Amino acid sequence: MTATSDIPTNALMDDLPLIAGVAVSSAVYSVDKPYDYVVPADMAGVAAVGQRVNVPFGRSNRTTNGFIISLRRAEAKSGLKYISHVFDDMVVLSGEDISLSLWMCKRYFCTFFEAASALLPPGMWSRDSEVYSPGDMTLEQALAAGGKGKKRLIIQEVYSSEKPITEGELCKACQLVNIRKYTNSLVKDKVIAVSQTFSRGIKDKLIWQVSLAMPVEQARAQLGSGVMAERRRAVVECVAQADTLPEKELCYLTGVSAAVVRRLSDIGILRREQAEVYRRPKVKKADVSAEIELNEYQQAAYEGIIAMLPGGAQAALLEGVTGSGKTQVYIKLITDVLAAGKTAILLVPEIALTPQMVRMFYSCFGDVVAVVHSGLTFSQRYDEYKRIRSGVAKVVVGTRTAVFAPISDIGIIIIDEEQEYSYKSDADPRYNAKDIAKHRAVKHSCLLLLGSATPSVESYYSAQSGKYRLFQIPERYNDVPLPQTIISDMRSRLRDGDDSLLGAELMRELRLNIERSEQSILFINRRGSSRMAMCVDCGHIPQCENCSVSLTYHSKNTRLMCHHCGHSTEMITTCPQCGGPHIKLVGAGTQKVEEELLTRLPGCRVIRMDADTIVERVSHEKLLDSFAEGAADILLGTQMVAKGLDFDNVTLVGVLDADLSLYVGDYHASERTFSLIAQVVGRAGRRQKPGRAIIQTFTPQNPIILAAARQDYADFYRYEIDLRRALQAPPFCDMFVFTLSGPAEEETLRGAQSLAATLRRAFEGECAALGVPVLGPAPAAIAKLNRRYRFTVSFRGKDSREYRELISKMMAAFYRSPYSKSVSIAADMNPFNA
DNA sequence: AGCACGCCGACT
DNA sequence: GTCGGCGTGCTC
Repeated sequence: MTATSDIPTNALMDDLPLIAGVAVSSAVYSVDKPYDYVVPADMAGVAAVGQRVNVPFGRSNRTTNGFIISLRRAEAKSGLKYISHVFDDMVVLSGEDISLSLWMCKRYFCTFFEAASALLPPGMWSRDSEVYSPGDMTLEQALAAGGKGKKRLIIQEVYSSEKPITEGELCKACQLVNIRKYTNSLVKDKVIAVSQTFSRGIKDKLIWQVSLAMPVEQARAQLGSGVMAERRRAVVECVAQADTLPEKELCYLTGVSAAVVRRLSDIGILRREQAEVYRRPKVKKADVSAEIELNEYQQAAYEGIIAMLPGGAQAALLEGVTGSGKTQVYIKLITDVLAAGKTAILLVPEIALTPQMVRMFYSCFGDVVAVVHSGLTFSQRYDEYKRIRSGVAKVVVGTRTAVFAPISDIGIIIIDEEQEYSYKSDADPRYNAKDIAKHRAVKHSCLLLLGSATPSVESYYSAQSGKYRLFQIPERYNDVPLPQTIISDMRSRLRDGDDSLLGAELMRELRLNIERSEQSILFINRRGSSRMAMCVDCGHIPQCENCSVSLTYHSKNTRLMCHHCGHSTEMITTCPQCGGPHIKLVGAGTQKVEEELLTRLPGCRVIRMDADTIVERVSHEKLLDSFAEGAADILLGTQMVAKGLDFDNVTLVGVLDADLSLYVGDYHASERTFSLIAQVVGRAGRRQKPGRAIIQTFTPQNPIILAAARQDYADFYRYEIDLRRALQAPPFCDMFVFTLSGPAEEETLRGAQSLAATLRRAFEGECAALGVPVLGPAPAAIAKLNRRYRFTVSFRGKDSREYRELISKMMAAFYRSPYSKSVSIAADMNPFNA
């Protein structure tokens, strides 16, 4: 797809119709190209490149969402359809957005519409509904023209309705689910007429602002006397004092009703005006906004990075152990960038964007900061978008979608904890915010700063090879020493048949901490934290009927649930396989650990945090607050206890199952394990008191775990980079993966085989220069998902245009093949769970 | 992906 | 003879 903006200024051509190239949402990958539409004369004023539109598409002329990506005056070829609606608001693709979307199409093998939609706030599209009205004839004529069966019913309903009838009403009235096939032909025969109503999914929020319409003396003079006049006087004085204030507030302050204000406005004393307000989440004001003081290492890093700012598009990696104060460096940098009249984007991982963090940014930057994350409502998200686009907000802090912030003049893009996998989108298009940030940094010719305690191997490799400048903060903030670490070998317990989850070392230290009234954090790997129901007699574990995974027990609703598709069933009491009555819950879930803690340390107070207890963000914050206040001895949880938290009284950290995430068979496993353990260990003893960390493992000799225990990134990197080289994994090579899925296993497999064969042929023939082994088809990591069987076909190659074009070609060819009827295909590069 | 057009079996 | 089955190919 290409975009052009080409509006001839030649006056002679003005009588030619305006033709728009539209990228539509119904286009699938293989037919994704701009479709030409005529812009109706009455829309010519608002239609612009980047605008969202509705157009009729396909034989049925279903109204489809789209973006105008080109505009020109030209002879209208016959058969062109007309744009039916232009969404006239701020949610528009800029020139940068369009070129970014085009790039994303190539990079992520998606359609333009999919790419562009990822850049915009969600929930903005709406076509209210189809509305039917009678045609230019009488009911008798209409019935004569097309009145048989279902159509007769429809004609009667449409002609008897007082006002135009909506599609939904018509369906109900005729007791039909789909009336389209009847109405389409009736519309074609002009028996009934159809039109659409459009509105935006999310509306602007407007309030009434009140101000004086005349000098205050004059206003006072017009008030007269009496009881009413006294009230009016209060209103006038209040407005005079405030200059301009919202009507609601005025009523609140003076105790009058809105009618009084409206009356004063009617007689010309006050002026009421509509003003737009931005909906923003309420944030408690932080009490601290002290001047940031950097230590010598932070200062050195800061100075080095700031010196790079004028240098155009460059990248830097800031490596600093947990607690070394990278955030302070970011804030200093952003402050400087703002002072230079530029803007900044700071990306943080999903779980790190805690309310504390949000509060801190509000107190540092006030109203020029916009915070974008998944906890916002659609309207809040939309309003933050508008605040950014209009230039009110100059610093954008947020999770991966914030990388698309419609901000101009970017001075710096910072990605904190850049190794985090939450930067990669888990929905199509599967973009990686890091790639997008790189792309935007080049376009804006600005600095990209990656920060991490445990950089990704790819980034560190780039730093080592000189592509990125490397900055290091070797010490922890305020010189807090690293915790003393004990590796606790759990193998003996396994041999002894002891199935307890807490080893002797950990128990000893926990007791010690409780005696000293110091707090502890226990971390459990999410991979192993699910509890499953198992039949003791035959070993049967209930599986999801839609997906190839075991069902997980949830105590909240006492049901067995699938974490992939949401399917749930009642907890079983007898085994569905052997009929045995002995069902046991297995798996080292946080609940099981909690039970063990309560029995083995009677009286200890535990706060448990996992996906099970955390439904809303609010409760998350509450739990952490109460832990900080000392309401519990032990904080037990998954991922979310691992990062971003900072408690003064925590002196012991335990990792219950350090190795569980090591053997998941994707090349990120070691990196993830190292990062997790290193960060958890870093939680211990951040202030005056020295900390201890206990790492329980079945593989105490594992170099990854040993390096993590010492928080020795360099050692980890040396080990891992050799492995990556040997495995031909990133950064040396990229993995391209096709995922095919379909409702029938056989058919899906055959589709995958056919794709693999085509690919092998291409590597032997016209693409011999790229020739690499094709792997698969193999069952995907989750072989069945949502009742669809999944297979992968993959190959390794260094990311390049040639490979990407080949993949595009393969996808297009697959869409043309008969398999595409029941099997769908997607492609991804370096996926996280291949 | 939808959806209409098109060419073959069981029914008023 | 018609209603409707789902194969095939297009979407400005």
